Amino acid sequence: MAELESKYIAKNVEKKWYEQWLSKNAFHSVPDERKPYTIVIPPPNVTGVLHMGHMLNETIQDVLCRKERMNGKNVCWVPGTDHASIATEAKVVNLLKEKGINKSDLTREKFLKHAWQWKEEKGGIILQQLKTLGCCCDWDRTRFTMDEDMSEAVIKVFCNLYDKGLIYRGVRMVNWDPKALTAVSDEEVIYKDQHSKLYYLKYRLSDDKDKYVVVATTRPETIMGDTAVCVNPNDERFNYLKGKKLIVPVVNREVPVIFDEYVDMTFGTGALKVTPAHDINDYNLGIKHKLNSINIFNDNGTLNENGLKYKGLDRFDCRKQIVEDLQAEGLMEKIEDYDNKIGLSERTSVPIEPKLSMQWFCKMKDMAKPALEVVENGKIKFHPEKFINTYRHWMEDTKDWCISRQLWWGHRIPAYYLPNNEFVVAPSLEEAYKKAQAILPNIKIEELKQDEDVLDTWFSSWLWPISCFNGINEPDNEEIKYYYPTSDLITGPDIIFFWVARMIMAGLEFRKEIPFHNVYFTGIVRDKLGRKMSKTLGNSPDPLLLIDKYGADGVRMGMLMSSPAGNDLPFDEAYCEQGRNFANKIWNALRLIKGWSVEVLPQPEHSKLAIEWFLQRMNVVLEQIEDDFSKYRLSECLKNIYTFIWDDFCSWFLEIVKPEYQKPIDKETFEQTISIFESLMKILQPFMPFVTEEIYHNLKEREDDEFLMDTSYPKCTENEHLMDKEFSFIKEIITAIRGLRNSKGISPKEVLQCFIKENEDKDVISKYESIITKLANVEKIVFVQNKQEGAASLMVRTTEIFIPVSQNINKEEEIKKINEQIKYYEGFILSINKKLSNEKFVNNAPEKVVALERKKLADCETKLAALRQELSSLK
RNA sequence: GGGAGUAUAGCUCAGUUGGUUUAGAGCAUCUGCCUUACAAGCAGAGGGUCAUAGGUUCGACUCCUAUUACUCCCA
Repeated sequence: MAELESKYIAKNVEKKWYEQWLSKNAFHSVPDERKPYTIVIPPPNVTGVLHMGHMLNETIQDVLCRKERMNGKNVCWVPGTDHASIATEAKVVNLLKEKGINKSDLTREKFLKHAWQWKEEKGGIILQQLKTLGCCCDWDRTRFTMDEDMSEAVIKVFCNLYDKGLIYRGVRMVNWDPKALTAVSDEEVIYKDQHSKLYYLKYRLSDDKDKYVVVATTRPETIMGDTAVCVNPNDERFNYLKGKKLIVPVVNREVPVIFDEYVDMTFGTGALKVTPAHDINDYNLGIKHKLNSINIFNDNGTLNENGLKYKGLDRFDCRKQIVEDLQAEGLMEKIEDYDNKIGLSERTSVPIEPKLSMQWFCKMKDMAKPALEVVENGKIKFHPEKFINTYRHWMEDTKDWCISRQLWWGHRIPAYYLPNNEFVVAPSLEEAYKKAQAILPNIKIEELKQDEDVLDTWFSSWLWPISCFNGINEPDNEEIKYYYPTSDLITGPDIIFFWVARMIMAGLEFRKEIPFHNVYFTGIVRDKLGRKMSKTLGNSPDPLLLIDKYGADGVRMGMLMSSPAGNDLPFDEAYCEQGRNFANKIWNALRLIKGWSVEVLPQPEHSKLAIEWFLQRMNVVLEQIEDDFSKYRLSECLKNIYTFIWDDFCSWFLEIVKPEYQKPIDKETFEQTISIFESLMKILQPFMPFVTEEIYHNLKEREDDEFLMDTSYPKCTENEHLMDKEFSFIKEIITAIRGLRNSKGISPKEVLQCFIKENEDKDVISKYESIITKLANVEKIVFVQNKQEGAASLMVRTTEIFIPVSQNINKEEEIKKINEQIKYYEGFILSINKKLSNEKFVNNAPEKVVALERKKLADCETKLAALRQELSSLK
């Protein structure tokens, strides 16, 4: 075998193994007799590039997939991308603009051609990036939400829901994005604090122009849309307004005063201007009191002809202008600073304009109920559980979902309009035509006009777990029957409503079955200062550079070490460095072993013991690992494995079995060490697939396609933990002796004598003598009855150890130390005695607990006695 | 405004139905080591009134109440 580099260089191995896995189709799944383990990837936007959030999310999925594969499951991880209507359309529009092309100059068909071209060229970047991370996706199954069969499913589902009366079309107040020129759903509006102003406007009485009512508003530019002023009927200040009319300032329009308890008497002046076309609450008031509704805005947020002389101005310019005009006319009483929250579009960050418009909606109530039930009754489990609260809160009060978007890129709504303005809904023009003929027998097919709008992107992604396996179009196909319901969904809590909730609804509605059994919510990746990582802040490291620097294994470990489920993780490159160092540590353990020459020799006692102990220890760790995985505690699990390999294996096991310099190792120990090393690589494989595969192939001659990732995960075989307990005592003894060397400045090479005062632990100590002598570098262990004069004394649990040292003992320092310890144990005994002398404790506490306290007391007294003796011998 | 969550070492977090010595780990810090696998390392050490105030209990980091601070979600 070739000489091994002294440092592990991830670059040299990661690409090689990924290509090997791909070339042998190691990630591909076909239904068979094994149990399936299915994950569908949360499809990243085609516009996206890999960011830290993806890194965390995909690492977790990969770990779970790799672990389940080794558990014997038929693992299928479906990758894919989402067409992301708004984001992609915006991207393409901008790209065209750079080329001097306006979207409005293009036909729908021409625009879509550009969009598809963009998607084919740029849309796959993110999936390629996942490969560098080591993701074991079944690439043959890569899906896109606008694939033909997926689109077909979306249209089918739309028609189905329409036929069931769960989709309707109507004029409603929607969230309008004046920049993207489309409606967005409630969930796409983000509320942000803003310092703004509260303007106090004077509305004169129509029958007495000298009197006026003051109305407070944050949006004076909407007065052109005012159709009433509203006050609370219980507000005595306004009794005199009954039956009166007011004149809207600047506009000079008479509007009625209406009375409604909706108005908060304590806010502003207690009088509210009512603009039904531009505020959801005013809209509801308008309906209740049969008010006119005057729309004053164009779609792009400028004023329309109802804006009178302000026509054409942008809404915010208009505000400035109108404030000036009001002041000039003396109709502005005052302006106050005011902090409020305004809704911004998630996509474009511009303030949302509430707008009355004709849109398509999906009724939520009937679908929400069963979707809530399956989470409440534990059929679907959330990790961590606390997200059930968030979920319930939303599901119990869910509003109808606005599903139409005024865009071209996406699934076009399958509604067809007749010349008489009626419409039919059907999956194709031909079927629509048949339906249309039932209404207008003489209609020609060319006279049907399809709705111009597309569907909300989430209206296709809510089908993702089903449509990835074509389960809508062919509900009984083998794949959907085998892979669905999927096993685990890994996603961020920020899309619990957008996506998770709706997938559950869709699963129950269209397959009468939940879409997944577990939902693992990851945290949000933040920077060291706790800020969300974002492009504008520039605080996000480039994942590919990180991988380049620390290796995919290092970065994977870095992500996981710091991310308990559901908790935000403050990302720090230092974690990746730790991951890289870990890979290097394992690599060097390999180098050590590869450097040994093997001969047939009797197996030394210390090696035999070490192997026995280590196998017991492995059982303890495996038990922990299984428990951690069952609770999705991946971070804890990896930490356990890290300690197991670094401390137990490298620092203890290898140090014990390691032959003296340039001496050979016995064959038996060597082979068992190799076998243990292999098990360790299996245990770590899901977390660090590259370095483990590389080492696995270095430990023995193997075929290139004899993959570690295809082996079985080691199983916990027995529950015998005795040696593990004994060994931790032995470790303490060795550590104490090393500590003594350290404090006395004695070289590790100097062989020491070791006397141990005989007590009930003699047998255990004798059993491990060969290990103690080797690791503590003592000649042998001599059991004695009394303290050895002139020797340094150590106390491990209740065992006293005496090590003769040539150096002078600093008496004062020793006395000081011993006194400190005596003080500690005296205090401790006091607290135990307090408990034991408390009758209630002795009577009420369980037998075991009381006995334990007695044992503690006895141990302490033994120690104290020894310490006091030590003290007197020093004086 | 309504709801949820968090508060443990300098930092990031464990601490499993209250009792295993008056709290553990990693990183960082400090001390000593280039000891032939590893300085991306080895051997050690220091560091915490478990946010504050009450309460329940024989016993509270753990359960309850209030307060404070921060985070998230919803309106």
